[in-house]
Amino acid sequence: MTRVLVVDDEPQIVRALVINLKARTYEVDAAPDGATALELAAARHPDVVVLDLGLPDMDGVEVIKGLRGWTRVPILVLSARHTSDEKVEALDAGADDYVTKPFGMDELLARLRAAVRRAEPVGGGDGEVVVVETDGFTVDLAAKKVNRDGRDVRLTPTEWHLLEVLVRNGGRLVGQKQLLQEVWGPSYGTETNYLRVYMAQLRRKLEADPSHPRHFITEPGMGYRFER
Amino acid sequence: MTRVLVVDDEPQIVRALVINLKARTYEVDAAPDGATALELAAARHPDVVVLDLGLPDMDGVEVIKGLRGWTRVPILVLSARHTSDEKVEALDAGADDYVTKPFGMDELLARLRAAVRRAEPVGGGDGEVVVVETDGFTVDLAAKKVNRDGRDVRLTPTEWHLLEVLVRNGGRLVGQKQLLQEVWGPSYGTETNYLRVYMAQLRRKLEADPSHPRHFITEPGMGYRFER
DNA sequence: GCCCCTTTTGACGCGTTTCTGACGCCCCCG
DNA sequence: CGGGGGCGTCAGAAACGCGTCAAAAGGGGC
Repeated sequence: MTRVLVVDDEPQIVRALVINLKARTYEVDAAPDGATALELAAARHPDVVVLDLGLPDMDGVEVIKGLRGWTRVPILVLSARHTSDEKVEALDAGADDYVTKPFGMDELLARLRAAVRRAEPVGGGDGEVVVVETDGFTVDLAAKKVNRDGRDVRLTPTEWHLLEVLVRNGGRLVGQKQLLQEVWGPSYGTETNYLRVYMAQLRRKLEADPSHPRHFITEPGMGYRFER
Repeated sequence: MTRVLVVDDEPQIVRALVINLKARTYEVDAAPDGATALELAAARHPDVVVLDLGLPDMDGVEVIKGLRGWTRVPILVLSARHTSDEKVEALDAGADDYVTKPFGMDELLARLRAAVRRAEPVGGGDGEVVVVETDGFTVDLAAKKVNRDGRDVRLTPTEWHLLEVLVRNGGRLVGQKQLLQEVWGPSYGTETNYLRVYMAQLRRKLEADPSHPRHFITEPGMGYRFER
C-alpha cells in the first residue's frame, strides 16, 4: 500500500485530501506544521509527501531541505503563491512538482500517481520470488540461470522455457495442454511427445537420479508438477 | 552533458527553448512532429523530453506511450490545454510533469532541472556500481572508459552502448530483443545479426581469447550475459 | 567536396537444438 | 492373464542460430 504524508495547516484542505486519498486506498498521515512533518516523515517513511508551503512554524523550503537531507521521497508542493520565483525556489530545493491553489483534485491525484510511479524500482519483480532453491539445484528466474553443485547448467531455450513455467507454478500441477501452449505456442495442444522428450532432458540435467525424479513429477494423464 | 529533446511544431517556441537551453549548456535536439520525436529519442537517448501535446501528425499521448514502451526518460509535457482531463490523461500515460502555455521560462527550466535531478542514479553510498573489474579489463561506467593492461581501449559509440547494457545487467541474461531495442532503438527487435557482429568486436577488443569468451557469454537462442 | 571511421548488410560453414519416429516398459483395466 | 494407453528413452534428420569475414553504405570532420 502506498503511504502519503499530507502537510498543511488548513484543516479543510487536509480533510479533503485525506478523504480522497483514503477512498483510493492510500494510507495517509497528516501533519499541520513543518516540525511535525519532518518527525512523521522520519517515523513513517511515506512513499510520497504532499507539502503546503505556507506553514505556521517554518518556511516550506526549509521542510524540503530537511527532507532532502536524508531521503529522495517524492515531494509534491502545494502553494497559493503563483510567482515564478517561488516555484523555482521550491523545485530547486528538491521538490518534484508544484501545484498552485486552488487545485483540481483530479489533477493533483494524477500528479501524485506520476510521482509515485517514477519512484518505483525498475524491475517489476518487487515482492516476487526470483530464486528458487531445491536440495539439488538452484533456479534464478531473473538472471535465467540454473546452478547445480556450484556450476552453471546449460539449458537450451526450450528447456529453460519449460522449466520456467513449471517453477513459476511451483507445487501446482500444470496440465500438458497448458504447458505445451505456453512453451510452444497456442497451436500446440496435443504434441505430448514434445513434453516427454524435454522433461527427460530436464531430469537428466537437474535430477540427482533422472529415472526416479523427485522434483519433476509426472501426473499420468494430466501433466507435470515441480516440487521444491 | 545533459541532452534534451524538444518536441514542438511551433518554430518560435522551439527557438526560444533551444536558445535558453543551450545558454545553460544543455545539448538540444528538436523534433517538429511525433514520428521524428520517437525516431530521435531512439537514436539520441535524451536525458529528458519536452513534449508539446499539439502535434501535426499524431496525438501527444500516443507519443508518450511510444516512449514509455521502452524507456523511463522523464517527459515534461507542454500544452495549451488547461482542462483537468487532458492533464490527467497525459500524466497517467506516463508523463512526469505538465506545464500549460503560456509558460514562464524560469519555471519550465526549474521543472526540467527537477525532472533530470530525480532521474539521476543514486550517487555515492547506495551501492550504485560505477566501476566493474574483471581479470582482463576494467569498465568505468561513469567515465565511459574501458581499460585493459593499463591502456584505454577505444570503443565506437555502439560498442560502448552494448557493453554498458551488458555490464549494467552483470550476471543476468539479457535477451537479444531487449539488447537490440536498448542499443539500436525500439524498432530493432529482430536484427540479431547486429548483435553477432558487435559482440564479436567487443570480444576481439576485450577478451583474452576472443574465440573462447569468458566474460561475454552467448546463450544460444536467448541472448547474452556479461560475467565478471 | 573529399576522406576516414563507423555502421549496415550479405554470404557461408559449422555446431547445436529441435523435431520426429520407433521401441520397450509399466501400470491400469478389462 | 492379456491388451492398451501413456510414458520414458534413443537416435537420426532437418532446421536454426551463431561466429566470421568482407564489402557496401552512411556520416561527420576537415
